[in-house]
Amino acid sequence: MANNFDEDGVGSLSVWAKRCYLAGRALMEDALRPHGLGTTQYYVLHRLATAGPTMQRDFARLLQVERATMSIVIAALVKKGLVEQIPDAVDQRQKLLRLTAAGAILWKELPDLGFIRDAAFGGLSETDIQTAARVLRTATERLQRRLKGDMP
Amino acid sequence: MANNFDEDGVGSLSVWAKRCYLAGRALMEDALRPHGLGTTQYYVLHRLATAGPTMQRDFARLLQVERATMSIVIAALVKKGLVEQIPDAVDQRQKLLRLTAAGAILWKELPDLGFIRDAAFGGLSETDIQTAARVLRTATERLQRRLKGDMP
DNA sequence: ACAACCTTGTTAGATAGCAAACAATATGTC
DNA sequence: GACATATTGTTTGCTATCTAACAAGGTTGT
Repeated sequence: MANNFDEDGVGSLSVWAKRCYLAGRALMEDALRPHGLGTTQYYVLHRLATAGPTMQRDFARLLQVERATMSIVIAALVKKGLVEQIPDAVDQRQKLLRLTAAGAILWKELPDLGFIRDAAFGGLSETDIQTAARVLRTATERLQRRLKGDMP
Repeated sequence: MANNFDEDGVGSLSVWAKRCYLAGRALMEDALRPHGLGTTQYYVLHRLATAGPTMQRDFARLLQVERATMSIVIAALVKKGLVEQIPDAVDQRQKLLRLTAAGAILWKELPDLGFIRDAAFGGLSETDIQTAARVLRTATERLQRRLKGDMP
């Protein structure tokens, strides 16, 4: 993805997908670093602050990451005292996540990250953006189909 | 990037850029895992096998990663005995990287990864792909400009 | 010559991602 | 009821990435 021995045609699209993702994430991290948060931690707080308490199980689907990854992100938030993990009354396996008071206070202090999207895509042709999104979505779905044992 | 509370327009493009990158990387990792390599390690071997010995310094530029990241990737390859790090005769700071015999043998055994690109983008409209690449490149360059202290 | 600066590489500590294996808990089926 | 299976979360160990701080080696300016 990130080599430069294939910089044209189809090759460069994968390269730019990677670089675009990493550059956007780096800007997010710069904005969040003063608050001691990472990007995925931010998404978790966002969800809890705007949609209320949520099962940990559901975050894997929502954020499209593995259970193991969620475990680690949540553990970091719990260690910082921003999120509580409450075992469900009827199914002890599941854990409900909820903002703590400290988490709610921190959430209010966080900057608006919309400027990143504006910086990246503001002013570009809407149809070009939609074409790009469609191409990447198609490619992603094909790759994911192949990942999920769709192969001989 | 990976939330699902902003799934349309400009928002979804960043989401799909991330997912496309990660899905492609996951397929690469599946193909390389039997050989005990990671994706960036593969790119380093590719360069050394096809372009010959290369200064470690230059890899940061070629692969667009930080010196610190290269240090870690190279250290892994050296530990596996696939790459040698040779201090330059005239400038002791710089290190030349070279495939070992074992590295050259392993390289020949590695599978061709072109199928991933074909799986992702094969058959899609060439102009759509170029539009997508142009949009992502523009966005990336804007983000990188802002990252490099181009801000008020 | 010497001090100030620049370049290169490494280390430490952090986030984020995965797979594989494990533990605990539900939910089947017989 | 008991054993097999599925779900949920954690742990371990790996890759990849970053920043920040450091060490060591060149370069430059006076």
